[in-house]
Amino acid sequence: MLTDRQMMILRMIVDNYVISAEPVGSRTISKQTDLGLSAATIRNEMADLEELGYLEQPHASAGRIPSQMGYRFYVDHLLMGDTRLSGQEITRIKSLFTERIGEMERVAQQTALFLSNLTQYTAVVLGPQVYDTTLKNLQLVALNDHTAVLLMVASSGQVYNRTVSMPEGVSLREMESLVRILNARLSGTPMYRIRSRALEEITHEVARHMRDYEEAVHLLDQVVTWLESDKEGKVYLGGATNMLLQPEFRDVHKAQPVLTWLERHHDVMEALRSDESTLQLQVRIGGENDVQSLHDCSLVTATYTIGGLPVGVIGLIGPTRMDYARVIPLLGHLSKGLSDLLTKFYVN
Amino acid sequence: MLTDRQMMILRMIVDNYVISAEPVGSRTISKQTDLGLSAATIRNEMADLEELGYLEQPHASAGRIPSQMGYRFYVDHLLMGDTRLSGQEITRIKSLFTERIGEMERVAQQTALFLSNLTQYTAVVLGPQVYDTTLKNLQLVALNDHTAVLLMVASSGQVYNRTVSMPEGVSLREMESLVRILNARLSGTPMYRIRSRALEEITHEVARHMRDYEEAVHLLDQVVTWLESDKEGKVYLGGATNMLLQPEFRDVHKAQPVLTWLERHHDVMEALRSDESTLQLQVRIGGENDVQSLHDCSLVTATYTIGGLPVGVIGLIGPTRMDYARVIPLLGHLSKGLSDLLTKFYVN
DNA sequence: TGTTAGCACTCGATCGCATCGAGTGCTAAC
DNA sequence: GTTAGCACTCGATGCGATCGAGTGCTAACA
Repeated sequence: MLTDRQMMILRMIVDNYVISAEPVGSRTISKQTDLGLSAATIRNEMADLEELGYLEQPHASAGRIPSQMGYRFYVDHLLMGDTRLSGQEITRIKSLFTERIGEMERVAQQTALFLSNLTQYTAVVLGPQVYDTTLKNLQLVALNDHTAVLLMVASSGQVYNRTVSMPEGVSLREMESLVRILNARLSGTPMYRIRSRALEEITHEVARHMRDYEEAVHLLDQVVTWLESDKEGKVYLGGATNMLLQPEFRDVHKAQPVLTWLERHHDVMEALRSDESTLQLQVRIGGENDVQSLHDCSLVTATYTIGGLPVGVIGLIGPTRMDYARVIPLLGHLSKGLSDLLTKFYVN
Repeated sequence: MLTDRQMMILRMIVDNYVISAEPVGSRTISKQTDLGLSAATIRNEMADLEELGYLEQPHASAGRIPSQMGYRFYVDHLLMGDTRLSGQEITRIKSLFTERIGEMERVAQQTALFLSNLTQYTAVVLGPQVYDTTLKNLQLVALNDHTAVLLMVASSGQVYNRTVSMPEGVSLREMESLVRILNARLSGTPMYRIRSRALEEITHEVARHMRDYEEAVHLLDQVVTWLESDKEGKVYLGGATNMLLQPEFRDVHKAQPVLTWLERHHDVMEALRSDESTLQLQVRIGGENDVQSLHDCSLVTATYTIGGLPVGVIGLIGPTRMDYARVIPLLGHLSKGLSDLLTKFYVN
């Protein structure tokens, strides 16, 4: 176990390194501390901390930097109740969510921008994806003789749309009655059960309204498949290029993998979804990330909820040398605000 | 005016530099040409071309690179009918647009990815924005007692949605009749005329169906404002990080402004919209770009159309040392394919 | 036993300097 | 008009000297 003094030194080293991005020397700590310890004493402690695995030395004559384990200890034990957000910042966060909700799309995007602007890191927001959502309504709007738009509204308020071209031999009227039947029979059905219910209960009824049985079944199948298909939430990025501001990514070859990974929204989603748990806040430091490209990064995520159910994730990606003391409470407040807003709207 | 030989040399220099990204020397050209000219002769011609402004010398003892003017001449006069796409590539482009259209969103995104993968540059796609589009249909789907989703389908097939919270004192039924009236009176109206027509013709009728006149007018105003509000097309990027692959952007400080600019979708849109003209293809080389951040880049854009009307833009951004000979016909084919697909769907 | 001053040592960063070589411009000859 | 020859330029590369921040170790001190 670490002594109080060691903890204090570790903490100071992290705090310093987070700001300066340069190895921290014993003299620096000695001057900042008010315990009146000399650099030599600090040096001894630092050597011990290194031996214990909390610190590293880039090269023999340099200062120390925190190891992954050092950051982990810092986050887990040295940050208790240490909120470095100014009161001003907290009110600013709150005010972000007072306005109308409008389009969820916009809320997510703005949250990402807000986060990245405030932190100089890269923000990631996973749009809400409600698992126990039900089908609310289906609409067909004809554009012309052979094309129509199929609209689907989920109970969570999400809207999905798809342009369909009418199959040969199916009239608009037939299509409309198909949709009417689906609406009557399926609204209220959980999304994941749509397919089975549709095939069990409705095939025959649909077929009755259409001349071509084969075509009817085929069409129904297509529509239903789409309805149930994975409507994976979207990924919203903010400040991806902030990555380039960080000294550790000044070299293009360091930055490239991360930025490229960020471009593959599907992978990003997968990585973040896995953190979407009842655990409100997750911190993954360096190698703790499963994703290879993030081994030099830290990922801090918070889950937001609707009516207590986790539906999405907001997060920040930066170098392992991240300002955890600011980032963690920031994400906490923000996810709280977002959850409250969404709950107010969509629960009742 | 340039002699044939000068043109040929200029052309070879551009072709070489595009590939190697290194200044081209006289010996290189001399060996590649089959006219049997010595390096010295080439050198004389190169000196002339430089004096005329078509070439530049990074420093005294280096080879030549094309100037902005050189690229311009190359694009305008040396590229006639020079299609360097393989037959395979052309069929691949065509096959990209044979499938169902599904969601326009996806088509745009995939086009961007396809373009960036094929070229190693950054692709930009401006989602379709139809100016003379009309209102097709309006739908209100209630989610619960105080929240509903308002859907709008435009004649171009685009779908816009917005979550609205019911104002105090307005019942769902009132809201529904408002939407019914709007549908009856406004469908078929050009988007830009919605506001004036609504205010002129409908206010009274709406008020008749609602208890609170003030509230009715206010609500109508809100909805109508949203309907007419600028539904600006979205921007889809592909391969933004490809920028970092280019030697000229190996230095983070060179790449950062461009990537940051690309993140501001609104600015990107503005820049590309201005190229959306009857002119099918636009090439903006280096300083020809109005945007300061693109002064070291070239932007090649092609307009795509629906039924002959320009509605969107696809483009590629790369270093001025861009492979115009490939990029230009590529964008040509792609915009053609996209136009055909969209026209087939949405015109009738 | 913990703390500290002193000191030799390490090692990256920076600078100057020599070298190398691709490529040029110029001149004179063909 | 073309070309061979040649001196010259200038970035790139490599090497060694120097500098300095920071260390580890030792010995003295409280």
